[in-house]
Amino acid sequence: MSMQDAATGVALWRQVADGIERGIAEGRFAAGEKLPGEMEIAETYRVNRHTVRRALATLAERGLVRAERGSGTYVETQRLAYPLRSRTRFSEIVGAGGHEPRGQLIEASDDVATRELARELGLKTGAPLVRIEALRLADRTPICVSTSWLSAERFPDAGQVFASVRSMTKLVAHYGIRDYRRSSTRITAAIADASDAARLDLALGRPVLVVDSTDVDPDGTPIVTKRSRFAAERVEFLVDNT
Amino acid sequence: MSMQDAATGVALWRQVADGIERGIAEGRFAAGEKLPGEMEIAETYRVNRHTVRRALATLAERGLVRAERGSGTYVETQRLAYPLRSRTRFSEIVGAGGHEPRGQLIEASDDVATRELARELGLKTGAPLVRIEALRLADRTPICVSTSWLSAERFPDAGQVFASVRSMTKLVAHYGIRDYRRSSTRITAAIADASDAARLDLALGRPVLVVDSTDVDPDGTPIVTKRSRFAAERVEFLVDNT
DNA sequence: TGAAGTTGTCTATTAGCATAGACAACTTGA
DNA sequence: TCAAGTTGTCTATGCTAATAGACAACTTCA
Repeated sequence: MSMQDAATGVALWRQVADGIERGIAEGRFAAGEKLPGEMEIAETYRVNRHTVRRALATLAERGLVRAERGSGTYVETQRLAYPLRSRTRFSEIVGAGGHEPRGQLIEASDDVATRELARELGLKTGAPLVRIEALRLADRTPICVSTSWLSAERFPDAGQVFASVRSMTKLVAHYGIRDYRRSSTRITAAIADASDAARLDLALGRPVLVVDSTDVDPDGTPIVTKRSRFAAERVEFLVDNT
Repeated sequence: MSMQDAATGVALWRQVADGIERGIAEGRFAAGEKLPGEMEIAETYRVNRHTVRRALATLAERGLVRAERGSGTYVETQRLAYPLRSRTRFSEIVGAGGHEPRGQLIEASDDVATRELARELGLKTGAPLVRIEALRLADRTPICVSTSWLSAERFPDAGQVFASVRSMTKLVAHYGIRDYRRSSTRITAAIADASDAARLDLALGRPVLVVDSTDVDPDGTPIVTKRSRFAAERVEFLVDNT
């Protein structure tokens, strides 16, 4: 039933958008993969770059692709399944999903324990802490920003260590802790503030999942307490109570 | 695979044209019948009359409808243009007309050559043959029934092969023949017999064009000889003498 | 650090889409 | 013959699609 030229009466941008969508659906462009550059797409469809941009804009609006300035346009991965268990390791979860986990230090600074932080960490109010602000990514996609607090006495120079190892697991291993587990997890949601939105490459007004968690060593001694903000549109938590 | 709104990026006249074409294809507007007036169509699609006119113009250009000033616009009963050349391929002719060629096996059986069949195929009288009865369609419209005879020695199991490939071109390709041409074509007409009328979905007493033809390979060796019965009201043969 | 390559944004122009109204030309049926 | 209804043609206007070029902003990699 599909008619004449199949071209006349159908806007070019629409033809391009449909073509790319078909490419994604048929797996020619895999999830998370980078699409050809706008110029290259324009050449293959023999069309102006602006027309390609319009096609990509409609796909982006529907969440099929995501453009990253200076880098490229990527096929949007489905939400990262993020199981919440007592043994929760960002790198393992992301790796299990077939993605490459990355971490980068945003900022490390000294801090002092508020009453709540002190209670979580089993310290006294006002105790010296190291505060680590980090961004975690799956491949090139930012997943979450987390603010972690550790005892400055037990983990001196934790900031510098994290900057080099880029992983909380490796950081605590550096201090001789080979295993730890999640002792508490609280989840809520909020709108990303300006700096988190920028780190996570989120549009203004987009929601984040806020996770407060504390990890303890096998003895039950608190190691680190965190507040993580996950880009809600990129992850879904799986709670399995076993 | 058809995407978003299904409206954005598709011109209104195109949507109207497609809608009317679907109406014709599904039989809501029968062949020869009068379409609603341009004003009425404009109202049902909530569109300007000029937009309807454009839609009708494209349909008229393709021969699906015909406008008569002062009277109305009518669904054209269009005959499939069927050029008769030395290179005659049903699938190519139908495809070139913007239709989807189809074929289906009615029956395959063993036969022996009459004197005439033997002469056409360059065999001896009584030589073993394969007889293939097939129906050929454009889109869903039956076009012709053809009875083909091939040498059983040269093309063993031709019937089973045809049943799977559904194309004479592909059948002979299966036996290593990559090209062939029409060596002789004779045309006459008759009234469809009961079984042909049923296959072709023709009313009783309707005429068929009877075409006797023989195809030969590049060496001039006969491959297949056929008697085809075309629904006369659906095709017109074009003889181009160049 | 710098060059190359990427996406984002701006201005400008041309062509096509869609609407609106009016009237001519023609057919049909009362 | 006339009125109603049909398609054909003209003018006009506003909006969208598509092209083109230039440059900014940013990322990546050597």
